[in-house]
Amino acid sequence: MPKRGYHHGNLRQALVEAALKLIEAKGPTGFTLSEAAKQAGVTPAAVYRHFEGREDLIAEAARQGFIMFADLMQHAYDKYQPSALAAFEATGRAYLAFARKNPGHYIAMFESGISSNRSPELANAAHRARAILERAAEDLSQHIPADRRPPASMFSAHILAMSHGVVELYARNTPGATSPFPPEDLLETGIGIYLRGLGLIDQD
Amino acid sequence: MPKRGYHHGNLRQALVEAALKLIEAKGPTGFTLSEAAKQAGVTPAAVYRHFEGREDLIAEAARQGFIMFADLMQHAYDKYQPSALAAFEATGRAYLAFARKNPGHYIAMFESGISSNRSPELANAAHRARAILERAAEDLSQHIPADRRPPASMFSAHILAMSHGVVELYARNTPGATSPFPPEDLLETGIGIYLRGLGLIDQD
DNA sequence: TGTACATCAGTGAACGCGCGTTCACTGATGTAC
DNA sequence: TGTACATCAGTGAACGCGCGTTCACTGATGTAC
Repeated sequence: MPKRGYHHGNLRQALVEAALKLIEAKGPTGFTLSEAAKQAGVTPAAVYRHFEGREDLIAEAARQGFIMFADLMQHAYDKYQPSALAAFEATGRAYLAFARKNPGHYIAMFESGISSNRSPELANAAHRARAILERAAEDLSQHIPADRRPPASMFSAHILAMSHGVVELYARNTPGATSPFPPEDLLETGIGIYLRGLGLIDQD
Repeated sequence: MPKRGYHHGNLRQALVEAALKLIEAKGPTGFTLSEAAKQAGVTPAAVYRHFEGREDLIAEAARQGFIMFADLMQHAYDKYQPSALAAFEATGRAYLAFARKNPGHYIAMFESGISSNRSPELANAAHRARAILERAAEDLSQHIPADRRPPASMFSAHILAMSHGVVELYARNTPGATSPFPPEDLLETGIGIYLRGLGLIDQD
């Protein structure tokens, strides 16, 4: 950790990491640019050498999050090929795993209120992540009996909604809101029942 | 609207309503006590005649939300009795309808970060709302073939997660995030597929 | 190897702002007689 | 019906605070010769 000297060396990334910790600890609105600077051992003004301002810093945290997220899901998807079902389920698990392992990123991405159209880089990263889930849904969709096959995008929207709901309601350490079941189990069983409803799984 | 004179008449409720509008417009963190006071035509200090402070005002908004929410779901539940299935589906629709009609309340309830254990009144209201959903799930659960019957609380958690996910991801007018389908349809079909997976619906 | 100099990442002081909260006060309301 | 008075909802000034942002600056780094 070579933080000595007048020049920081890698202030930009240090600020992103400080921001992530603060966002995780205090929520997207509790985060302040000044405190992130302080935690990086630097004057608030120094931030402006690397970012346009507060929002820009959050957007960069979100961008990095989308990239990690997409990589993770891509990896899960690839690993379970050529089984469309196994690959699909793996991306679902990857979703939750990401949210739990990187709450700061997750919040910056989905709860900070910054638009993913804010910059082309952010939009690209977000789009890539979404595309992987949709691809997995599309693959799996081919296995659904044609008479009950919903559009793949609807299908993936359902899964996304349930995943996000589980994260928000049951995988946050919100005091007072105790989870009745481990979030992983909840999501796994929920997706399982849903897939059975589509005729993709026969029995229990 | 008798807002004339030195005494306001019903400042307490006027403040709650101003807060709801601000929360809806600016998010839970963008809301400020001072601005709510201003919109109610009153000095910030006047707020302290009716609330302990900023948080207390948000908590009251959430409390009123939970009561409305519970009433709405109760009504939906009762209306479709004695069909457990119809009653259950109606409560799901009521969930989304509430979120769309009362975004300020919804945000205060689920996104403001205030604990529902903050006060007994708030906890009661929140509990009542939750209980209705669980009751509907329990009823319906009796109709599930025993060999594939999950605990009713898991069942209701799944539905809650999907509902919340749909609200957060597709029923907010977040710029840039266009919904592929109307949220109502998305939730209706999602719950339908899920229920089919449980053996509660036979065909399409 | 040593010196001069351009670059530029960070400083630190300052700004104006709106926030939540407190306080002594004032004046409208409503009740007792 | 009229007057005296208690109540208490609202005022307005003040507070200390941390915020995001700007600016002229400084001093470390690294390159040219």
